[in-house]
Amino acid sequence: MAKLDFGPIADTTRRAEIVALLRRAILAGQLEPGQKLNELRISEQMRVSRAPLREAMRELVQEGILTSIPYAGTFVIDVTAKDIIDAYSLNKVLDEFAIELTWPQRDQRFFDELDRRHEAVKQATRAKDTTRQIETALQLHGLIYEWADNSVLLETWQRLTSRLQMYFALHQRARNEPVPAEDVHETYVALLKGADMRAAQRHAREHIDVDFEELLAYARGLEKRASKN
Amino acid sequence: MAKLDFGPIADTTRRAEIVALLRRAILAGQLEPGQKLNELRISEQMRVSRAPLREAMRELVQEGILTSIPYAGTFVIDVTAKDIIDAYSLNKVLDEFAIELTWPQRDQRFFDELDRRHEAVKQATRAKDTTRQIETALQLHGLIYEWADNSVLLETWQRLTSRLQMYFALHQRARNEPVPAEDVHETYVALLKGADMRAAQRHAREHIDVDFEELLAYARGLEKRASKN
DNA sequence: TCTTGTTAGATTGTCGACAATCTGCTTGTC
DNA sequence: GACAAGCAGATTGTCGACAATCTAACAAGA
Repeated sequence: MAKLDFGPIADTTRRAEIVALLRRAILAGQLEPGQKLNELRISEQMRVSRAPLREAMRELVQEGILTSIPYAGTFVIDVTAKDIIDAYSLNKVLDEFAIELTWPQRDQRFFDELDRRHEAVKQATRAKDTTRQIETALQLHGLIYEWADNSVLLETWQRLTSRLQMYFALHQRARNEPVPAEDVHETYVALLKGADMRAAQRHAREHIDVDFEELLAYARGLEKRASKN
Repeated sequence: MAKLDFGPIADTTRRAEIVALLRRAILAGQLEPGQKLNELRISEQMRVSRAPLREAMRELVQEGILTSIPYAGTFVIDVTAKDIIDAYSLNKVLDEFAIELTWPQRDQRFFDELDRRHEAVKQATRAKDTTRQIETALQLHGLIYEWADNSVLLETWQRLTSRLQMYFALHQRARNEPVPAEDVHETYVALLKGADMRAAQRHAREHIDVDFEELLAYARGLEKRASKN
């Protein structure tokens, strides 16, 4: 018999689909930060009752991309410059840790998967699909977390990633211009394949800082605009 | 006019109270790991309908202390030795980071609060209130996270703490003996008041390791027992 | 004009009932 | 006896309606 490892079967509850739908919309930046989610309107649009919708929203609140005020409503989180700084500085620390854990576990499968994800980023870049580009870049980045074999770390990173993805999407959408054309991950991938762990950790720190500055400038812009009200 | 800063008003939804009630029960170890939560039974006990109960459960699932399988049920998470190892190794990294961020921000208010929480631990120890002892010890430990002024880090730690609290509670309940009588936090508090940041970070690492070994032994016991089935 | 009370409309929170799904048992067949 | 089919019973998922609360507009009074 051929050895197949079947993945888990698809979630067939409405709730799970609503979660996925809402998350995608938020992370793609289709909903403005601070925007209120009207339960009745959304449930009618999705042709679902409010019960599973509300449960889905509860999940996303705990996931950190929605926020809820009793009897007032549920809102997309606001993005402040401080949030971005906080997320990034934590991300640096986690990156170093993830690389440390992953390092001794690298094998051929790791390198293959690294190339595969790198290729996906390049393809999205060529296709000028910005949303997909952000998504694939984060997936490339996430490999070290999946390989680190620490479930709590992975979970933490996934929560962090949700926000980073949202920040990037908003940023991209705001400046409304094609993405950085060429491949900024070449060095990162090469270092992960190499022999110098410290160098890889250092690069992860610095590479992050590049995008970070842009993103931060965007967030400051947002805050300035908000403070005018 | 006297300057008062009013805190946020109490959550008055049933959902919020249910969340608090369930969380307390789980973290205190009153519900066994792996135990199923029957919605109908619990909702009748609490005199609420299933809707707010289910929403509350969704929150706790995302919080990481419950797990849900569609059409099968919602269960208290299982505790494996690996989970504890993972949580603790991440905790070490976060501790170092939190101390680093907090260090330049220490002031008199910080030291006062440190003493206050330390005192709370000692009081719970004297009263032999194990649940409260765990709770206060984690609150003492959490001060550096609250002071670090990084909302994402704080949130991450709170999630981690939920599990650690549960692990400790189970551990204490299992060995069923009075707690470590004397004050193991004296050095930690002293170092946080001192001038040597590295020393404080080092101690955080080592101090953790003490309790960790005990906890791990307990978890291994759990797994051995589970594998017999 | 400013404050305070009132009211109508909209929205969120909660409820009880029904539909979909799972589990374990029974039954029938070989 | 082994095994598959089918049938309750229990439990989770979803629905539509009602109750509680908030918001904003308006009126009354100082």
